[in-house]
Amino acid sequence: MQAALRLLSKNSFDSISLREVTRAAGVSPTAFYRHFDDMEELGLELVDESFGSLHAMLRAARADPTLYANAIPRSLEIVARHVAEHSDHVRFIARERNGGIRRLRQAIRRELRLFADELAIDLAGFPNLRDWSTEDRRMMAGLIAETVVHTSTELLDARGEAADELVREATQQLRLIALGASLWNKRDSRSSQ
Amino acid sequence: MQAALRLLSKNSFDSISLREVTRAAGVSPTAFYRHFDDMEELGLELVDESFGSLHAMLRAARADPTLYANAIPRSLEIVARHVAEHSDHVRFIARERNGGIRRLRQAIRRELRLFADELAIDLAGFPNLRDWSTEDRRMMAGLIAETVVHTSTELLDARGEAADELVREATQQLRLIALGASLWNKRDSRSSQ
DNA sequence: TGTACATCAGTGAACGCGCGTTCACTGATGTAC
DNA sequence: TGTACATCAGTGAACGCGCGTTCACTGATGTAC
Repeated sequence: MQAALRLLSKNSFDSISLREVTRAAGVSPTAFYRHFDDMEELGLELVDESFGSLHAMLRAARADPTLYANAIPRSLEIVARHVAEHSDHVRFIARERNGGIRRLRQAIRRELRLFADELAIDLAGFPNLRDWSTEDRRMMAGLIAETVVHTSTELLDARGEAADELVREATQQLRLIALGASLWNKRDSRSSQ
Repeated sequence: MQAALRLLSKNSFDSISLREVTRAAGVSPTAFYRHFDDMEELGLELVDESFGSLHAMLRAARADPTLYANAIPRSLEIVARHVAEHSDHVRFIARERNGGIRRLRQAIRRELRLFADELAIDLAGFPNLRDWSTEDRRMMAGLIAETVVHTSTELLDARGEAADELVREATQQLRLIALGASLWNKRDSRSSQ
């Protein structure tokens, strides 16, 4: 039944109809009410499902202790594979994050904040970030998370060489950030740019 | 007539109806066809209008040569004011950038790419970025642009202290990037993270 | 200055259609004793 | 093992409604001579 998010590859959630969903599921419109009170509830369950696949990906990635070496390109490779394998989930998150349904937007943003917070904890594992303030690590994690999410949404519409180019650019961007991090606690208090 | 994008503060473009628009404009449904072939054309004109206000803001900002000093906080201040004054435009861009209508999505992404390219040119004005490759400047401009756009979309739903906090975080993020930039051409060829 | 005509924004009635939701129902599967 | 009942997913008919689009129209404003 949930697999009716195939429809969402073409249209935003608040433009698809209950009857479209049941038609795609091969079921009568009335059967919908056996499973959900209304469309909004369907949407919230899709949020859960979408972040479920994301967290499964992250759990698998974190289980590999060798990821610390060459972390940037290897993490992006994992992300790119996730986007390819779960493009429906990624598209749904990207679209409804700024979509027209307030509760969906809130639910997605909350999950994305949790994602960034987990990343902030991971960052503490890197030697030169260990003695940063929690706030600074969160700030950096937010920047990285947003860069990864943005790259993911662009990957949805890219194929082949264009996709490789997006991953290459994101690699450079994350390296630029990492380079800044190496100076962060050594900088003087005034910033010139 | 265009002012009927007030509707878009609550719903995404592909969920509002032609009749809603004409009702909001205080005009009969048939009068719509005097101005647009269909809703998609209305959408494309809204893209033009939205980026028009963005470019007006940028033109004004660039006319001030003192912006080079303290560029980060002062630019973000200008952006925050733009978001407050043109929230409808910003919301429309943020929402439809990943929205359900392909041609709108493409039009918005093209404009955002132009925005990043202009920023890349501006970056060439900073002494330590002058001898970078064009590609590297574009990469950095993309990262900055995305950070600014993301901050803008979050600002749409934030008020008062929460908004200030978003701007503070973005300031730190842009400083982190600037710090990385100061090392970019001096780094060794292998990256450890 | 007058007259004739063109252009233009807007109108109301009408069309066929897909919508969300309700209702009383069916028939298969699970559970209690 | 049988029997009686509850639960459950799903059904088709029906409702009133808002939708996009067409049509022939109106009346105000602009333009040519």
